[in-house]
Amino acid sequence: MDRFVSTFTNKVDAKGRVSVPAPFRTVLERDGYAGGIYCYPSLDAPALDAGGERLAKKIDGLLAGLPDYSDERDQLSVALYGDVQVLSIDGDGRIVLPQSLRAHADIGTEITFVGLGDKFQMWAPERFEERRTTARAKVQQHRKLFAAGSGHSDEDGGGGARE
Amino acid sequence: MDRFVSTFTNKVDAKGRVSVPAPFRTVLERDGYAGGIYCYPSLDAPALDAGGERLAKKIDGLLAGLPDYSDERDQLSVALYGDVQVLSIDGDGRIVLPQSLRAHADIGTEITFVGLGDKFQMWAPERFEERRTTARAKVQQHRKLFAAGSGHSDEDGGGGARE
DNA sequence: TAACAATCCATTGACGCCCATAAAATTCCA
DNA sequence: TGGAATTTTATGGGCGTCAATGGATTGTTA
Repeated sequence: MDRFVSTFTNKVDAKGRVSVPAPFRTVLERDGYAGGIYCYPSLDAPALDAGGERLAKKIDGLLAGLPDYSDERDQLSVALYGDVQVLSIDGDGRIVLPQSLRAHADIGTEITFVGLGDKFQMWAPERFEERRTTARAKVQQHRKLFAAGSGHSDEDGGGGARE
Repeated sequence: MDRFVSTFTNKVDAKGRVSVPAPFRTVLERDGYAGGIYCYPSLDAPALDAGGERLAKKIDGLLAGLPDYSDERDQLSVALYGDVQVLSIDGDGRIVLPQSLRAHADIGTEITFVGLGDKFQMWAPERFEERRTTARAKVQQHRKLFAAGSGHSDEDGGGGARE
């Protein structure tokens, strides 16, 4: 298992700490965990994107093609590196989300962790529910395209959540 | 973690001192910190560029490509080296920005440090907010281009929908 | 000796680290 | 197979350390 899957909802305590779901921590360790997870506001959703080294390398890759000292590169770097926060995971598997990130995702006392394969997202549970609803509708629309191959079609998205 | 990431905003005290964010100092040390950081006005922004040895080597690399005694090299040398200042970091992790540099970036009582990977920039917080906005817009524009390369596209933003 | 710069010291607030508890899941054994 | 024992997780709280910041002190130079 080397990908982030499933959704989990955990509580934010008085000090702003949240437990990263254990399965996600496992993935992070295999991913070459180097002192922290990379986290940044999602560009087009009230959510946070996060991941380990693999995600960091991906960001590097995006910039790799651009020439040094170009205005172009500097600008993209601001958004790609400047918006990133490195969150350290404490001994109990918890992180603390800075105020700025929490604001972007409208996060209060609970956080929903959503596995997306290479990375995962963090949502305010209410926001995620809205999104999940519309996402399902989209899946329905496109189902024919997927349908052909595997007889196994468990797409309900509720999978594995311990709730 | 061996690159500059995140943004931090610190205060400039009455004597012009600013704390370099601790994570940046860590990167500088790994980078082969030799008594000071290299700092110069950004070529195309009201900001300051700064970094350690790696940055210095990169500048060297740019010039290495050009023929000696060429006009082009001379001009570029002046542009790249001419305005460089070596700023020493005191025992408490602080630097003092010379007036000339501060003027270029319009820096007052607060400075925003922005990690750009190999180097970092220093901005007046207000100016930086503008830049950040446009930078995000630029990333939006380029997202489709990025998505092409790696099979698993980043930033789907589609909430729970897994591909 | 005045002005400036570099070093040192002190305070405060945030963060990392440790421990305790409770619930859930897993293992083990009859 | 059922249930008890053990291990993992999630969550809450206390405490020490470090970073950021402000101020004092020493040293240097004109």
